[in-house]
Amino acid sequence: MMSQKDAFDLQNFLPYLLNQAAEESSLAFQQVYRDRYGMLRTEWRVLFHLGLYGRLTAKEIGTRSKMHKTKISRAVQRLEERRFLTRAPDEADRRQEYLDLTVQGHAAYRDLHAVAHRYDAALADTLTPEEERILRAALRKLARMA
Amino acid sequence: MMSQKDAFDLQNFLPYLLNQAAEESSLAFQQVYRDRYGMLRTEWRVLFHLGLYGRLTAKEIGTRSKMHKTKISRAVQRLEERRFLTRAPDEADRRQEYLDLTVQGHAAYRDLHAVAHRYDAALADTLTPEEERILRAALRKLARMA
DNA sequence: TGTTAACGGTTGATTTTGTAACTAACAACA
DNA sequence: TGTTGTTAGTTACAAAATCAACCGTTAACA
Repeated sequence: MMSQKDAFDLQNFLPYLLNQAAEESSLAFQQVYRDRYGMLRTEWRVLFHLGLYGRLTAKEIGTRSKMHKTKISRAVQRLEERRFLTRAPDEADRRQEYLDLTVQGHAAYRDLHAVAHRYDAALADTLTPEEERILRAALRKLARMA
Repeated sequence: MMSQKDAFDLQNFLPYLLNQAAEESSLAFQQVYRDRYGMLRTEWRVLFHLGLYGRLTAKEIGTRSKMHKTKISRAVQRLEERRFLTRAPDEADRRQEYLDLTVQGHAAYRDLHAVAHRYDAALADTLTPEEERILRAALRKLARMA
């Protein structure tokens, strides 16, 4: 017989807990970029990187976001089609191209950035300041595990 | 101009942080159930629920795990094909059927349960006891937000 | 009872992701 | 220069997730 205190169930499994929290907390925000701009998560992320750091190549977005290059390639394609960004060939190295947000892209970025900021604050509000601080630190640690 | 202290980037966005931590922490364990038993995450979850709680209907697994019913239906199908579980019709209500692990299913469950337990401990070991306690509490809060 | 609504579960079509192979451009160096 | 290896990015195909419609059964209730 397994003793009660040794009981280990799914609800205590960190990867599962993390996943549940991640899914639940993404939902409301996902709604926003989907409904307002018809974006997928990958697209919102690419937009966010460009809005935050300015002109980048797909490669640079990849190293910063750890997204796979095919995801980025497809997100860029869709963002270009919908006129959220433009591509500028790099004359010095014609393998890569620079990505820039259009005016419309910037507007979407600013809007979503503000929503994200408020949403993050609302999430944090359900936690005590100590919980919030430690949660963020612990998540960073776990994310950097590889 | 945005002030530095107001800087809000993706790395500070809780849903993003949660997602990164969840993905990273799932990876190594995913390897195990994929390589040893050819299972998908949905299948491992169904297996885990049955191993932990015993006989359940698909519906019950759904309410406990919050997985969509089509995911469960397909996971059950594959687990049945591979002889990890059997279905027993409910004579009282013929819409539903009871799911039971086979001997082989139990063996896989026990094996994976042990691995998960050890893996969870290893993850927790990268955190201080206080961090661990607060992390788990905070994750549970966030997961219950809806 | 008969009719309608709800439920558990499955199926098929569509979308999205993952994997590998590919193209074009550049770098290294004999 | 020519050959070989790398790199940035795309494409094709397979695997998986999502969504809506569906089937057979049970519940509700006139």
